Amino acid sequence: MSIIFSKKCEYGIQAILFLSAEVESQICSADEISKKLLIPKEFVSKILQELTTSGIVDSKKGKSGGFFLSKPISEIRLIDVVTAIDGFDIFNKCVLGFSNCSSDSPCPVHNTWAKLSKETVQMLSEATLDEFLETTKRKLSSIGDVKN
Amino acid sequence: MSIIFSKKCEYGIQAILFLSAEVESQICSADEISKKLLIPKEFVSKILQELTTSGIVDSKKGKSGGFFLSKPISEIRLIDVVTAIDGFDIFNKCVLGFSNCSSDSPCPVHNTWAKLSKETVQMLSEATLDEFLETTKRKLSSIGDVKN
DNA sequence: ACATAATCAGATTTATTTATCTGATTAAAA
DNA sequence: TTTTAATCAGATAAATAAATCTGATTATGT
Repeated sequence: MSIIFSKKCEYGIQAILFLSAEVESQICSADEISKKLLIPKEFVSKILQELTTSGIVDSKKGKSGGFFLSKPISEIRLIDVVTAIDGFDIFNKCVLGFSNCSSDSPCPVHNTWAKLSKETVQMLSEATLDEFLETTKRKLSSIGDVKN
Repeated sequence: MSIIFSKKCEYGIQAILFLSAEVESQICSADEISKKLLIPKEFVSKILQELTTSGIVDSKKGKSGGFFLSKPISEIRLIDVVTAIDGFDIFNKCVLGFSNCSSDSPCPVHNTWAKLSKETVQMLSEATLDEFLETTKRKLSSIGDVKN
């Protein structure tokens, strides 16, 4: 059970972060990403193909091919990945599942959630991948550690 | 696709809110709740049975039986329902899906999300059902409206 | 006493999400 | 030129979540 994002989206974000950290090496294969992030290879491959379609990553076919970011990391934000995979609607839906929840007909937590939802979008929109770079690298290097 | 809560949990919360608004009538059948909230009858019935097990609601079998809150509405909080159905772990998991995400090994949004997650728990913990009563009643009366 | 209407337990079905497979195409390297 | 290693498209399988069904039990009201 996932909070906020689908597994697909979580994997997508992780893969994009990985690519941002490997940006000098220009290109990474799905196999490489899969091994590093412990994500099923075919799945991450599918996800990156989708992100190729939505213009966030580019790909190169054939031997020594793979995926790479289509823009400088200073121009990519996490929200781009989220929007591409899970869509933006998740941030507008009523958190208690009521239909037609709005400020005119609010559920008990409507206003509070509206604020938190907005802040979540902000969290994903404010920073670009380059601002995360150091944290990303440290995090990636600790994947698979028993304890950290 | 649900943000934060499973559909089961959303339905559970809605049902509890319904019971809080119908607290004078003492008892409501699954059929009644289902019709009002537009939730499949057998599903809401199952959920309320689970909430009976976890002590949030009580039930009465047989003709003119049904469900009712086991405590005064001034003693029930939304977080109780969430914990009973989806568990508390959802609030501790990494929002980007990294394992072992912690302040020692944070993902790029770890700290921001920790704050937002905490505030979400607060939103569900602060108020008791009686503090929501008016909003709840208004909301319930507008369910099924084409526009509101 | 009997019909009715409810919970309840457990199995089953359906839908959705997650994951895998197959084969075609592509391009680099041997 | 052939082998190799990659994307890519589309189908399939497996796992999980959501919804439904079946029958037993329980208690109310006629």
